[in-house]
Amino acid sequence: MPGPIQSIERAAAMLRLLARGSGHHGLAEISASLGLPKGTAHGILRTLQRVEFVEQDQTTGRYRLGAALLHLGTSYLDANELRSRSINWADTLAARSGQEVRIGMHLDGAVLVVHHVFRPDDTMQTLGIGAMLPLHATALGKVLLAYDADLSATTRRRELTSLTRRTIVTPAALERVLVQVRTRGWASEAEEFMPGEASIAAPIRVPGGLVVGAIGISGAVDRICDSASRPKPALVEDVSFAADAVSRALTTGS
Amino acid sequence: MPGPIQSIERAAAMLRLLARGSGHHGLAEISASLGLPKGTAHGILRTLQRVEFVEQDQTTGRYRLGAALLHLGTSYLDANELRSRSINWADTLAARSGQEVRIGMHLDGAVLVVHHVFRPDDTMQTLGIGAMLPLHATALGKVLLAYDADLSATTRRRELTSLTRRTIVTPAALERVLVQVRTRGWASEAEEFMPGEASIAAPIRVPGGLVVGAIGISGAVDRICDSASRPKPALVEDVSFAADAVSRALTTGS
DNA sequence: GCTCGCGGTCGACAATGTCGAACCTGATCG
DNA sequence: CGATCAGGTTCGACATTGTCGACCGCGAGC
Repeated sequence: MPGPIQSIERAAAMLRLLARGSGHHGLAEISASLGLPKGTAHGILRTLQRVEFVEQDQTTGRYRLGAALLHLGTSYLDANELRSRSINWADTLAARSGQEVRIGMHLDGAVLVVHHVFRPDDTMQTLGIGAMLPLHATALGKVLLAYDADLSATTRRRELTSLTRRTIVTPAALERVLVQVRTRGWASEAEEFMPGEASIAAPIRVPGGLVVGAIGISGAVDRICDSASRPKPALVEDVSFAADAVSRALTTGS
Repeated sequence: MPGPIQSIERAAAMLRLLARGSGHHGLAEISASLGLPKGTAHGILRTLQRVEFVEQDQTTGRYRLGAALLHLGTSYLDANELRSRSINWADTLAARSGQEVRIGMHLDGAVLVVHHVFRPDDTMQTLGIGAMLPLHATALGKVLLAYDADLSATTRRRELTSLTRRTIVTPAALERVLVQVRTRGWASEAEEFMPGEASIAAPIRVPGGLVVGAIGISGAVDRICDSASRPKPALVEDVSFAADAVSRALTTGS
């Protein structure tokens, strides 16, 4: 593959860098992180600023992401077929299960949340769309890992960061779980991501069988799991049903 | 200003182009729109694809925005001070007024919605964050225009697109309204953007007086306006109060 | 089966972005 | 109060880098 454009890749790397830490970053920090001379980094930043992908704090001189990205991000959502076709089923699942619903897909070694429905009775809403969740500690992530051999391999090669006492941290244990996910057709997790929280998820497939995303519910452990701390079969059924419904919705239509 | 990086500007233009029409665009269409040779456009697109800013439909070969942009967009929101400092006051305003609340700022000749609170009693509403609204037909936009001379001048020079029978379409009429906004300190609009809908907005300022955004409510005409089809004074008061509160919140703190 | 339109490829050319040293400004500190 | 430092910014020579347009291969439609 000839000629990936250097400056654009560098610009993208900068935006990614600025997205991490969600704070303000200085030029020196940026140029050091990417191993670029200050002058070069400055030129790229100034260009990104011109197109409003980046803003600069007038007083401190530090850089942060720009407003144009917000619009691009939501434009992506509008065009995203997985999301648009799954919204109705996500609502249905939320109503049926009484739990919060998320739809995720793989992005860059994590789960990108492309849709989020709050728990029906809950008002306090932290909007989760656009958030990135760990692959190895969420039900959504396990589903994505289970059906993507490459992704699974690279993930196990990397450090499995421990988020709670229950997080799976050894590659072997993760692989064992993924085998189970594949045979069952769904994944679950209890307090591996956040204490007191559990989740269940199932794969969304395009015609041909390729898994392109996952849909799942999450909530307090005692809502998701039965007394033996295993996922309640009725909820598993709901999630699987919704996943199949979305997959079918992706099959039909343009 | 020396050396805005050509390829990055072109890449940004492509992303903007893809964001419009929220559909799939072909290579030929893109290269024609930007006046670039196909080969060049292709190189840029392939690079954007590598960094997941762009995706390509496997079957049709057409291009669309990529998932990475969603994450960047929400990261922008996290870092946005205007938004984070105004969330609480937006909730308060929604509760007080009983109406839907939006916070907007200027982006690229339009109003970018950076925060959105649904009407308290209403559940089914479409999420408006990241949306772009016209400057001349919304209360939020009028506020931004009123306090930005440059923006106001360029906007009046462009076509004022008519959205309803009531939309202001002549530069002179718009200027008259903006003068009024400046003297009153708030703006309103009734059925100029959408039939049956009205809105009220007031400016958010940073220390020094510069207007950086606007906060406003919107809803059915009969909720916003009194029988003389003028904005209800109580609501105007609520909005102004909230705007001042947010401005103060921006002053204090880091 | 020919042609058109589409996305994709290739290689020569020089315009383009890169680089590093030097500059400026404001804050910090002896 | 001057020196020093750390930040962002500017500049110009160099050659790397992206650009360009002609050329493929393929599928759809006449």
